[in-house]
Formats: sequence, C-alpha cells, structure tokens
Amino acid sequence: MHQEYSGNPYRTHTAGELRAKNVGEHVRLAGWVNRRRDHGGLIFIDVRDRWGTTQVTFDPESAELFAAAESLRSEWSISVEGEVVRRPYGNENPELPTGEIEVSATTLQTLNASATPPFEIDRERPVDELLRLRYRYLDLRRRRMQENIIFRHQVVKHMRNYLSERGFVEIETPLLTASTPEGARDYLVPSRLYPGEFYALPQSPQQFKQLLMVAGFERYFQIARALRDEDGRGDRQPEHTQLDLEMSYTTQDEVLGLVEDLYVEIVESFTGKKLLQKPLPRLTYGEAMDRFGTDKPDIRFGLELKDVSEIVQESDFRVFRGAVESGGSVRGICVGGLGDLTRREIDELTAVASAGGARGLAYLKVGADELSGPITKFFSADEGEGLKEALGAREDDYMFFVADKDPVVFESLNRLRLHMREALELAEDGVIALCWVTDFPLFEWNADEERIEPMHHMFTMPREEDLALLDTDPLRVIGQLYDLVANGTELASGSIRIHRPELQQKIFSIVNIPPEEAERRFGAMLEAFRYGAPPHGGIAPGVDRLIMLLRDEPNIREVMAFPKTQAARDEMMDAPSPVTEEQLKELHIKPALPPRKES
RNA sequence: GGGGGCGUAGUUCAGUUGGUUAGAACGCCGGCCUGUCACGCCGGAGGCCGCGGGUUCGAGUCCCGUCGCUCCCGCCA
Repeated sequence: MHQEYSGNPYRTHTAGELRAKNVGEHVRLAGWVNRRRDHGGLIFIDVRDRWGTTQVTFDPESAELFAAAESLRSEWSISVEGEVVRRPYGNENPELPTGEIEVSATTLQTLNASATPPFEIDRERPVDELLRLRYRYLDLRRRRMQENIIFRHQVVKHMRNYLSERGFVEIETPLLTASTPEGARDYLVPSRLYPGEFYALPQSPQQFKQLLMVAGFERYFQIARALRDEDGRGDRQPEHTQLDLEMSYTTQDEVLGLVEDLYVEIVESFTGKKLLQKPLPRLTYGEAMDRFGTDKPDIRFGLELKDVSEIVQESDFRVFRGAVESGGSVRGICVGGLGDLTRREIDELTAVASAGGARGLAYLKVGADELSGPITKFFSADEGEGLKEALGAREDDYMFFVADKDPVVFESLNRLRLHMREALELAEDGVIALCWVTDFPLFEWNADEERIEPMHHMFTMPREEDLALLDTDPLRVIGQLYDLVANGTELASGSIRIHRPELQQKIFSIVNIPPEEAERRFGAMLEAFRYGAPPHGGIAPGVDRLIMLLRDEPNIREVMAFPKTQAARDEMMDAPSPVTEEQLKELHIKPALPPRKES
C-alpha cells in the first residue's frame, strides 16, 4: 500500500514498499537506523520504519555525506534521500521484501540522535520483563510487538465494522461509576466534592448496557475497558478489554450466531489456523462437566471422563464404594502412550490430582489378559472388564480413577487431563477448538458461606420452563447463560437478561439481598425496568485473550501496549505513586500507613 | 495471603567442592576494510555478583532476612 506523502518533508515512501519497479525514482525515506554496516569505503544503513526496512548505501564520493553516515548509530532517527537502484547482480537479499533494490543516498538528515538502547531493538532475544516495561516505548519498536499491536488493531477494526454493518451503535459508558461489591474487588477513586465517598472504576459496563436497551438503542457495542483489583496471572491484568455488546428482542441462539460468525471470520481471515469444528459445537454445562470435568473444556483431544460409579459401587474397594454411597461418584480417564510409569511418576500424577482436591489417585494398568496395579485385587473379573469397557481401555493403557464428591472428582480429573495434554503433547498446534457451553445453573451453592450465589451475575434470565423451580428448588434452575471457550480458556461470557422488575426482585431475594440493599445498589436498573424495558441479552468477549490465542502468545502482556507488572505496577510511569499532601487533603484522605519506601 | 523459579558487565548468560586476577557472546568505544545484510578483522572500556546481616582465614558460591521480576495456588461474576 503506497500512501501519498506529497509535501511531506521527511518521506516520499515507507521503508517497506520499494521494489524493482521503483528503480530510477528519486525517493526520501524516514525511520530509524536499524543497523549500520561500515565497510570503510562503503556504508550500508538499514532504515526501519513501521512498514519494513530498506537498505541505503553511502559511497565516499561526497566526503561530507559519507562522514555523516559514519557517525550514524543504532536507533538514530533519520531522513534520507536518494535514488532507488537495483542491487548489483548476486547481492539481492531474498529474505527481504525490499531486497532487490537499495537507495543510493544523496542527502542525509539526522532528525534525532539516540542514546544506546538498554536492549537490542533489532534482535528477537529475551529481555528482562522489568526492563521491557520500563522502556516499553523501545520494546514496542521491536518487530514482534509491532506486529502484535497492529494485528490487534486489525481484529478490533473488523469487530467494529462487523457490528456496525449489523446495526450496532458504539456507545461509551462512564469510567467513573458506582461500586457494586460482589465479584471482583473494585478500583476506587475518592471524591473531592463528597468527602468520604468514592467512585468505582467499572468491572464491566453491565448495568449501563442494560440501561441502553431500556433507552432504545436496541443494538449496542463498545470496546470497553474492564478493571479489577485482583492479583495478576499470565492471562490477567488489572485492566483488560472486552467487546461488550447487548441486543434487545433477542434470543440466545441469535447472540450465539452473531458471535460465532464473527469469530469464525476472524480466525479464518486473520490467521492460518484451522478451526477444529464449525459450526461450533454446543455443549451444555452438564455435558461439559460429565465429559471433561470443567465448564471450559479443551476439546482438541480426548481423554474424556467416564462415570464408573455403577460398576464399582459394590466392589471390595472401600474408597470407591464409600464415595458412591455418600452421594459422590467414581470417574476415570484412560490414557495410552505412557509406557510403564515409575513410582515417582505415579506420585507426580497423584499430586496433580490432589491439587484438585482428590485424596488419592487410583489406577489400573491394562495388560494382555489381566489388570495390574495396587488396587487390582479389589475387583472381580467382571468389574475389571466393566471398567475396561467403560473407559474403552486397550492393552498398555492406564486407567486413572478419582472417587469423591462430584466437584472434587471433576476438578481432579480435569487437572489430570490437562496435565496429560502437556505431558503427551495431545493438543495439535495451529488448531483452534471453539465451542459454546450453555445451560449453566443459575445459582450455585457456596458451601463456605452456606448460601446461594449467582453463577454468573444476578441479571441472568432463567429458562422459561424453570421459572416455577425458583420457588421450590432454585439450585436446579438453568439460566440462559452461555460461554465461548477456545482450547480450554474462556473467551466470552454472556446471558439473556431479566427485564421485568418483579422477577429481578425475586432473584435478589433468593440470593438473600434484602429489598433496601437491592434498591441501594441496583435502584436505577430496577426503576428503569418499570418503564417497559424490552427483553434483551448480550455477551462480552475478551479481546486480549483472543489476540493471545490467535498470535500464540503465552502472556497477555505481549498483546497489550502498556501492561502492568504482575504486582500491578506501571514501571514506566511509576504508578501507583505517592501524591502531595495537598491532593490528599482535597480528597479528605489521611493514609493509615506511611508511604512505601523507595528501593 | 501461600508455594516454585530467577536476580553476576548495557543485554543474554556461564561461573566446578567456598580459594587467590569473576568469564563468554552480543552491544558499546577506537582503528582497518568498496557489496554487506547477524558484515569481517584488530584493539579497548565496562562489574555494589539485587540489598542488608551472618558463618568462615577466605563468600558470586553456604545460612538468615529483605527487595524486585516471573510462574502457579488462593482470589478473579
């Protein structure tokens, strides 16, 4: 793509576009000195800008120009003028799109010298994270980061176009809003005009987008920042970006179809990756748990869970029998290709399962005729055959079992399954397995606090056919909830919302929020619903995680321009940082602790 | 809040059983070089071994503490 630079004093072309057809043209390039190769009587400078690099040559005919070229150093900002010439025969560089030509310099302008960079910009080599973040503007100059950030722009632009074409309106919602505790910890902003009171930065624009449906925009979206004051992870930052969207008079199928088409388009037109399956498979929550032990299944590989409770409920193995008798289950997965596991390896796998809560990991190895392993003796021949058949086990396979309450069994076998994915490299590179998980329970039981909690949030509409259950057995109510999952990570989460105030009130009472509190926290929404709020629903796909997935980046920092450290610091701007006493005074704040010592 | 890994030259790292002058590569500086593109060759500078304490005749190395980065658990609707 050639942009028009007429009248631009710095450049007539970018450093990525010149080809053999430009030979003979007089051009001007602007960019950084990527590399200088000084041959004494001939100097090569690679000029780098966002679009590529072009080799510029300086010969000693003009002593002044040549001397100027000799003084150039890495990362100096220059503008250079000259003639596009074909490289001498045999000196083309096929690695470079501009490798057939070079620019023979006639004038050189140093726009700005550069200090020696703290790390090498032109080399893909690991650099300490802290250093990268402290000099993020230099880190971002590196090819990989340039590509990631530009790729991100293209995907987001596609999202904007896709939704705009379909009648969606992009609307900004406030950053300064009210705290609604529950869920993640809020970032708080003290108010100057209201002593002792605080704004909160939004964890999501949830209430605003529902209010926009009441306001009649019908189709809303926003590339929205979501902020949460929780500890970081490789895929979690204090602020992340969501494609937040909401529709009126819609259904679950419509929302799923809209997002599915968008994501299939994105994967197919922006990457060389293969979608495992399309249309995207839809699993109910129950099915996902039964088959994979998680509501975020990685369906790129098998090793599915099988319930063997019935087979072992009368076996001599007390651990299994007891689990079934006390209302839990015994489930297993069958794994091939492990060879003969050592005691130590078994211990490692047991530790993996234990991390999920299991008190142990039982296993049987399948031989030609018989089973082996420490628990073999507890099972009759019929039971052994039953287990093999249930798990589809063949000779040399290992069958692993966990017996406990269902949540523990699921979590432990899920972890074991994911461990096997890494250990046996079961997930094929370049394949993206997108799937929908639907029909989540509306509520879950919080055993610690002995109360009912919303699984997603309290604005989720129950399934029509389950409305009656709200009064009798709320834990059995299925919500119109859906998640988009890719290779085992959650990419999006959404629901059809409640739009009638009396139903919303009922939900509040089930999760034990008294009317006064509901009024205080969600008053605006309850009030709004009284004015003919239309049925509506939406979803909020995470942008950062999507880009990570598409770019094969292992960390969310690689797809964000200015991320924070794991300890939530901005090392470049030095935030958070102390403020003046005046500022605090204006905000009516007195720190209870002395400020952090400078290190 | 808890657990693991890491912290040595500007950068990425090596550094043996605790041993005398702490190394390499890249980068940087100087010199030479007219076809390189990770240019080459010669020379040079560059170290609070994260910080503090301890053990020892002697600590980059062992011990305690602390700070930072990172990965994970908790947490994250």
